[in-house]
Amino acid sequence: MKPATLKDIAETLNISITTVSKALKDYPDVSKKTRKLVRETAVTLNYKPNAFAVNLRTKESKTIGLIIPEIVHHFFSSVIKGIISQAEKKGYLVIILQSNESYELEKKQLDLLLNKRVDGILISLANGTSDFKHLNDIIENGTPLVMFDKIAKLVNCSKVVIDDRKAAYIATQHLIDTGCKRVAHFRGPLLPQNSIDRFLGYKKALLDNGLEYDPSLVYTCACDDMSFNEGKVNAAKLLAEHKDVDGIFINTDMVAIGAITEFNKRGVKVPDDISIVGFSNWFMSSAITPSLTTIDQPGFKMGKMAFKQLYKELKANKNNKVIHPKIIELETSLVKRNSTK
Amino acid sequence: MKPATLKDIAETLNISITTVSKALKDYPDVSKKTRKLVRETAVTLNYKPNAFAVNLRTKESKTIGLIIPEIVHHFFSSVIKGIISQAEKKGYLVIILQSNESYELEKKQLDLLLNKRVDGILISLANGTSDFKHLNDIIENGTPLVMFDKIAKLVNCSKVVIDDRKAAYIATQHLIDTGCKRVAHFRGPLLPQNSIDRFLGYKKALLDNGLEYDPSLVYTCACDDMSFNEGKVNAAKLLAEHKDVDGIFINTDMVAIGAITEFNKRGVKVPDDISIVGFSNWFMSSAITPSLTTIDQPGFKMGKMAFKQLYKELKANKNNKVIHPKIIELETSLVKRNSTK
DNA sequence: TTTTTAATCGAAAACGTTTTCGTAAAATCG
DNA sequence: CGATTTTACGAAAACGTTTTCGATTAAAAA
Repeated sequence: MKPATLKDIAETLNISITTVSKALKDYPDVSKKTRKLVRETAVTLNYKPNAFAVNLRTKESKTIGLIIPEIVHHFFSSVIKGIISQAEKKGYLVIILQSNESYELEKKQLDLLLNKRVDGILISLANGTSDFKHLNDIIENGTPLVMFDKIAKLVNCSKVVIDDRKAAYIATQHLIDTGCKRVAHFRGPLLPQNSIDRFLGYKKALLDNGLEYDPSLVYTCACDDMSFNEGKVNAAKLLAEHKDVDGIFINTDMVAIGAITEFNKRGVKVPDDISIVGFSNWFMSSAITPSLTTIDQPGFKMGKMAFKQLYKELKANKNNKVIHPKIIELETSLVKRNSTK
Repeated sequence: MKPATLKDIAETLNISITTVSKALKDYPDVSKKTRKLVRETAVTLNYKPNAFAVNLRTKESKTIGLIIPEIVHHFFSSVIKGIISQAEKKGYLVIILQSNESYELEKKQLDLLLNKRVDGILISLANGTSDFKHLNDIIENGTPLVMFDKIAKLVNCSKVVIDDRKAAYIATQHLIDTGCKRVAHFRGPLLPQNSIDRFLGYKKALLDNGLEYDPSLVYTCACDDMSFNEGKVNAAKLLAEHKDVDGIFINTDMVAIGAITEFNKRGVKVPDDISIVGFSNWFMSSAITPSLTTIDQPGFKMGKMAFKQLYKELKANKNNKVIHPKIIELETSLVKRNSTK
């Protein structure tokens, strides 16, 4: 009960393997009659081309690799969905690996993908990644690479991002516009570019509006699976340390929702006592009370665009063309809800 | 700058390809001296075995396929994480495809995976799937298949599940034990086995406790990405249609949280006026006010177990042993919080 | 010394496909 | 009708690995 091969078809029809192969690919130099015959016996024998052989011959597997820091995360799973949906349209399959925010693991996973000889790689960096040799190696190796969301500016490859600094600026500006005089920030981890940029946007908005930048108003959180709790803890801390804060720009929605929960519990009115703006527009943001004003971060679209760019580079690579890295910046928008005035 | 092959190593050392291959695999019939030599030149030439050739030769790709109804879903992404983590330990990679709850898509994705000749397949069924020919075909084809969570009882393959009926029974019993006299149920879609089982568990608990089963107390929802809203809508409907209901067992946490939100908004006290038990123990359940009593559904573990079982079958398959389908039932537990008395 | 055994190595086939190049027969043309 | 083109097909090499089965040599035993 072995799967049928070209040879099997050839033997039943008493023609050569070559002709069978050509017939199935509609080569013009095989007669319509035999083409039809071959196609028919192909279905009766339930022939499916042996992907392994095709891969070996064509040197491509129509498979790409995807490395993300964490799968169980609304934003990233949206990105994954975007990538898969687009990949499918172009006949590509996606192997997913996760780095668990670890640099070491990220290196290892990258190596796994290279060993598997995927046609291209999509990656969003781990928070712990500060050395980029493993990424530059890939580019030198010639495997197309596209980074998204958590990128490294120093690596010379295509990137799909949002303008975190600008978005954070807009978020902070909104707080100021709605009357906040003393705005705090719950920032993300120190390394990843996007949490740095969001912090910088926050800071710039303050200064541009003639407000003082006070480092003690910046609280750092890991933004991992304890995000919700970090929001509660930081909210409590803030309440104890700075009675005068009337607005917070928070790195992610989940932390923001944790903070709102804590404020609700303590009788601190949002937005009357403290206004809050989150980041990412997680679907729970519209569910919580008060609903959360936030920056919409288009995960699904980011995934789609990342694959689209990779696809271009896959084709360029195949035709031995040089790849010109491209930075694709996606639009974000401020979604005004009830956690700001 | 082509990647190095066995031939390259052989030529630099002036030995045969055969010996190189054997040396790298530590065959005893190649001297320690040459083994060392080969290994050394392998690293200097940066040799990596060509996966395509290995696949063709060994007829396996160390890759499995995974089909799930929806990636952007906390439970499923937990399962994915469990699968990937376990697969990695055994040197397997995972290709992920999603069916979007569509039977047609599910068939298509299955076909894609077969064409890719993955070593095995893990699947959780789409809600729309009621015909199982495509699944039985795979089993006949000889590709190991393991189903999890949303399974088809009629397909003769291994399954990893929870006892939905029992869990629902326990949830409903808890409502009754805490004083509820008239218990409603927000159920899931009509087709999938687990939403049927949860409904049956609910019904049985009622009858076992001498309570009347009233079909008009059962509300159906799609449990898709509008779950939260469905919870709100059904809660409002219930309030209008049945003033006397004092407890609800709800198919999923997200719907339950929507319901709680609606009740909070309307001044209906949970649990004083209405008690609620959810299902899945989504992390937001402990965040919402009041926190949600729910059934803990071990997604990560389910993923791990599903892969472990598949792995056994992959090995059995390789050794031409017969596969004995196994049903693995994972424990669930009732997590008591503040939405019940 | 001859025979046996162990230690090393290699030739070659196989996995199933794709593609180049060549050839024979049939069709077209002058 | 001969020359040329077109049509239809196939032989064979190549992709890079794994593995079987001999072959060769050196060491050990007789």
